[in-house]
Amino acid sequence: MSYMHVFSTVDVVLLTLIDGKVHVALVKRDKEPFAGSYALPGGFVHAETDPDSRGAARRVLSAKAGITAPYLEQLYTFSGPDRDPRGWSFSVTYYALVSPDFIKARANAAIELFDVGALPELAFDHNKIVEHAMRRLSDKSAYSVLPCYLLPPEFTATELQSVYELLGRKPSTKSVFRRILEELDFLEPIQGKFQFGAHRPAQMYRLKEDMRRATFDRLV
Amino acid sequence: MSYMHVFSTVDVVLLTLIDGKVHVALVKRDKEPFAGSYALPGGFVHAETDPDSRGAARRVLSAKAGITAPYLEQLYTFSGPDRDPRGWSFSVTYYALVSPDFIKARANAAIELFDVGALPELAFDHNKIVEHAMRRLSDKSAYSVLPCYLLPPEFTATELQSVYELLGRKPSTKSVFRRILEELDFLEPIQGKFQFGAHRPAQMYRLKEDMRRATFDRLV
DNA sequence: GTAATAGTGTCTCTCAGACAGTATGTC
DNA sequence: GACATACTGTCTGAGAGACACTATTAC
Repeated sequence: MSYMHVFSTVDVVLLTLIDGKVHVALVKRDKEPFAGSYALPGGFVHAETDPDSRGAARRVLSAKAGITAPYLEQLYTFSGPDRDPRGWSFSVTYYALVSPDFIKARANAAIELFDVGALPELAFDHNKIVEHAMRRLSDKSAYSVLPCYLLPPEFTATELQSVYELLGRKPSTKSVFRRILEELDFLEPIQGKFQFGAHRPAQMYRLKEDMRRATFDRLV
Repeated sequence: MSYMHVFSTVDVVLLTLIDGKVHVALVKRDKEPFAGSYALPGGFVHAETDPDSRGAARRVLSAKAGITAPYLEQLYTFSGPDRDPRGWSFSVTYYALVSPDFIKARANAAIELFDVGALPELAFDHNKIVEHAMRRLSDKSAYSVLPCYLLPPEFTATELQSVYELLGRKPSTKSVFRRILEELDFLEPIQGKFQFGAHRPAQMYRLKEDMRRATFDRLV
């Protein structure tokens, strides 16, 4: 049966925001193929234990990055005879968004963070997968709350606005952006919590619990 | 190796428009599992010949429905131990959009068309897959030229408008819809070709060649 | 005090949608 | 002629964006 020659893996594009730039978590491979190269955290599906490919992605994230319960969404399935030298393969890919705090606190030594704007040559077709994830993230940011997940759980309106603009939405003025936030009503102010600095204190917000996967007709 | 227990298939949701309703192409299964039930056209990946899962989807469409070169896009990958009684499986799914003319002219006896609004219980998790495809089609119709593919290659502005409205976009007046068409400029009038009836003749249009996959910020 | 950013109020101009009117075929 | 639908022009109200103003901290 031809399908015996086909094998299936799961790979995860784990993204976060560091110094105003999107970073991706990579693992240095210690085995062939591509030993010594960086690759996305991934692995074979475990038929005995994984409930589905999403479960496999969660397992991989937990094992290689110590991260549980991030925003996690299926990205695309890559396939073909040439993407892995071991033979005809599938990679079901996911992308995950996490707060930088979270990744710094929990990540073990297995992963390293790279600026997506300056990636080295990765193993397999993983550069293509990261590009695909960035495109999806940008597209979806225009009409969803996704950018919130790249920030710490509590953030100011201005911080959120810069993430939206970083992800390709055209800049708007403060008051326009705040009016949108008000109307779409997916944030809640954290009573009495402010960010201080050499200026008027900034109200901190968090994503409302029931808005964790909200999308809108249009946001920015 | 655990991945030997996992097998991979490709399934295609082939959609078209008949009598103003979206229809899906199904195949009656003659083998177990689910012998006698209707299922999406699909099959195992052929590692020897398929260049990737898209190629496998094209092969399946050509073999089971006699259809080549439709609009074809990857939908989602379904997976798990229970969706197929033979074991832990992946299904990489695609959706295809074709003109009803095309399907009537080319389709062989292997497929039958069903109104997606009144489907029987399908084999495997195929009902869920069709629902997923319909959701994607509706979502993407709001900002793309997708509805054009459900119509014959040449159509009137009013016909196109009804497809957009069928797919969930709020109805707008004729002049608003035409203004949008004018601005987005993805149709070209077919010189001298009109649809006649008990009324003023209607200009027929076709999708511009370079707009075959166009998306916009917002359409309807 | 100054500097710096947070946050708010208002004005205007564009454009989406409503509506009404004209065009051109069949019968 | 009637009728049906194609197609076009104009008006108006809502809302996006520009801009100016006030607020509150650090130093």
